[in-house]
Amino acid sequence: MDKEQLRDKQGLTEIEFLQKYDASMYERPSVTVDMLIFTVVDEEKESYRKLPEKSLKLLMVKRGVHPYIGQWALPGGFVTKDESLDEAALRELKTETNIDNVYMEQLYTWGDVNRDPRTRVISCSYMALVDSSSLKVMAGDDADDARWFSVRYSVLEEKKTIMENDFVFEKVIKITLLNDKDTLETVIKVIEKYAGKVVMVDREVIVSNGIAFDHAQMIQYAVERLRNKIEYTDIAFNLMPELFTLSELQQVYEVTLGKELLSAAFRRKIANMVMETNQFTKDAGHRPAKLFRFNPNWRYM
Amino acid sequence: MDKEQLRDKQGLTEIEFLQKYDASMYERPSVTVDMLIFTVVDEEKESYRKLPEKSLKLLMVKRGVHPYIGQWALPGGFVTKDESLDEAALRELKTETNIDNVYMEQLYTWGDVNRDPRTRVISCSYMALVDSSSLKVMAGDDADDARWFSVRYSVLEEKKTIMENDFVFEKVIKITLLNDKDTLETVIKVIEKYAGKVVMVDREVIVSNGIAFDHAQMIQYAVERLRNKIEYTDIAFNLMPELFTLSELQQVYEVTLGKELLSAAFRRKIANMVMETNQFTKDAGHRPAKLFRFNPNWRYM
DNA sequence: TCAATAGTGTCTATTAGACAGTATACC
DNA sequence: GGTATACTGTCTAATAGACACTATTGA
Repeated sequence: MDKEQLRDKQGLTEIEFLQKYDASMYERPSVTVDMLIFTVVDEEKESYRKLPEKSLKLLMVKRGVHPYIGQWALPGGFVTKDESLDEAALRELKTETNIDNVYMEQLYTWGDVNRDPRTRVISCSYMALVDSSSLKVMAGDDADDARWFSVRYSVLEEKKTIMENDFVFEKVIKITLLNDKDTLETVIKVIEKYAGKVVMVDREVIVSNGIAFDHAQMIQYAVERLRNKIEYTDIAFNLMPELFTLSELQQVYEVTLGKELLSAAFRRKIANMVMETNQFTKDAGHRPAKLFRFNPNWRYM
Repeated sequence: MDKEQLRDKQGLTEIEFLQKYDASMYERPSVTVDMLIFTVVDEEKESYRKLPEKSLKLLMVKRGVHPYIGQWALPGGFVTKDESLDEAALRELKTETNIDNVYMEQLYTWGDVNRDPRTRVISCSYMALVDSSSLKVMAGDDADDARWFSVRYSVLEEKKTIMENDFVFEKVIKITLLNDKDTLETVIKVIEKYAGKVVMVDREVIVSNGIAFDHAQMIQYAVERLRNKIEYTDIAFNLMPELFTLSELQQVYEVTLGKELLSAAFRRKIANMVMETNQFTKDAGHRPAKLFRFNPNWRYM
C-alpha cells in the first residue's frame, strides 16, 4: 500500500509520471464564469403615504468588443490558471459591484460546442444575491458599461403532448429586461421530453433581442432557480439589509416570485427565520412597523 | 442595427474579428466529465418467503494509470473539442454501461486549482440513474475494471457554533463503498459558514481511503442531491423497471433515503405518480401484489 | 394454519390559504 | 377623521405521521 512505490505499465512511479506528463496533449476549451447578480431596489414613492414598490434587478454589461458588439451580456470572464472557479466568480463579482460579502452559488455549466463564435468556450454560471443598500454606487452612473435591468418574467404558454410512450411538456417563457434607456426581450421555449424513461430538458431561444451569447438561457435558468429556492430556503435574506420590516421582506418575496402573497400566511411561514428588535420605522405616514433581523439559527431551533 | 456592419475600436467587423481571433492566447484548463451512475439492485433472498432486500449501488473504476494508480475513481474522461458537455457525459455513460436510455442530470462543476496533480483540470459531474434490469451485464465479471459498490451514507456528527454575528454549521459524514472484494471509506466534513451574510459551503476530506482525486466530495454531493430530489420529484422511477409493485418502489425510496417509511403514507404520497395495471406478482410465498407503471403525466392531472 | 407481505381506514398534528377584523401612526 | 399600512385570530382544506386493521397467497 505504499503509494510512492506503485509503478504503472511503463514502470514509472507517480512522481516520475507527473514529471513526464505533457499537459498540452489534448486540445482544451476556454473556461469562463458568468455572473447572475440580482438585487431588489425601491422604486420611486408615489406619495408620502405609500410604501415604495420594489423591483428585481439583474446586472448586465454592454459589450464593446466583438463578438456581439453593442449587445448586452452577463458580467464574466476567463478563469485563469491559478484561481479556482469560485475564486474567479468572486473576482468578477468584486470588479463589477465592488463588494465581496455576498451570497454566491454555482448554478450550471454551459458547454454547447458553438455557444461562442470565437472558440470553444465552456461557461460556468454563478448566481449572486446582493443587498442593494450595500451597493455604494449603483452601477450605471459612471463610465462603466454595467447597468441594472428590471426583470419581468412571464409564462406565455404551457402545453403537454401525450403519445404512446412519449410525453412532451413545453413552456414558453418571456423575459423582459428594462431600464431607462434599453429594453431587452427574450422568449425561450423550455422542452421536457420523457421518451420512455429519458428526461431531457432543452432550452430553445425563440427571440433574443439584444442579449449576447446564450445568456438568455442562463437568465431563464437563474430566475427559475431563484424562484424555487426562495420558497424553501432562506436565500431571500441575502437581498435584505441588516434591519427590515416584515412588509419589506414580503415585498422581496413577491417581486422575485412574481405573485402576491397573503400577509397572514407569509408571516407564519417566515416567523422562525427572523428575530424581533425593539426598533420601529418612523415618519411613514401610517402605523410604524417593527424592525426585524435575520435569524441564521432558525433551521436548528 | 445591422449586425454585419458594426465595427469595433480597431475598425473590424465581427467577421473580420473572428478571422483574426487567436484562440491560443490564454492558458486553458482541461475539462472532464465525471459520472455518478447509480442503480438499485436486489440482494440475495434469505428464504423463499422473504422479499429480497434492495441496495443502492454506485459504479466506480479502478485506475490502472497514474495518478492515483490502484485507487478507485468515478468513470469519466476528457471533453473533446467537438462534443458538448452533455454529449461527453452520454458518451461516458454509454461506454461504461452500454445503455443510453437513462436519466441524466448535471450536478456540479469542480474547479479547485490543484484537484488533479497532472495539470489544471476542471470537472463537471453528472448523475445518472439506471434501472438495473436494463443492465445486460452487470459490470464486474469481465476484463473491465468497472465495479458496482454498495453505498452506505451516515451522519457521524452535527455541530453548530454561534458567535456574535457568525454562525458555523458542521456536519461530518461517513460514506462507505463496498463490494465482495473492496471496501472504500471516506469521511467528509461539510462546513457552512454564515459570516454576516455570506454563506460558504466547504467540503473538507478527513478520510479518503482508496478514492481518487476529489471524487469523495463528488460522491457526498451526489448522494445528498439524490436524497433531496427523490423527496420532491419523480426521479426515483428512473431506478425502476417498466412494471413494479408499490412495495418495490417503497424499498427504492427507503434505500436511497436511508430510512424506513410507513407504507400507508408512502402509498398516498406516490398515488398520483403511478398507474395500475391488471397484472400481479406470482409465486411469492405470500399475497400477490398488483403491478404498477409510472405515470409521467402526474404533475399535470 | 401461519409466515410474510399487500393493502386500507382513520385519528391526529401540522401547515397553507382565505379573509375578516383590530391597531396605529401621520397629515 | 381618514388613509394606508401593521398585525392578529380563526375557519377550512390539504397533507404527513402513526398505527391498527383486514386480505391473500403458498408451503
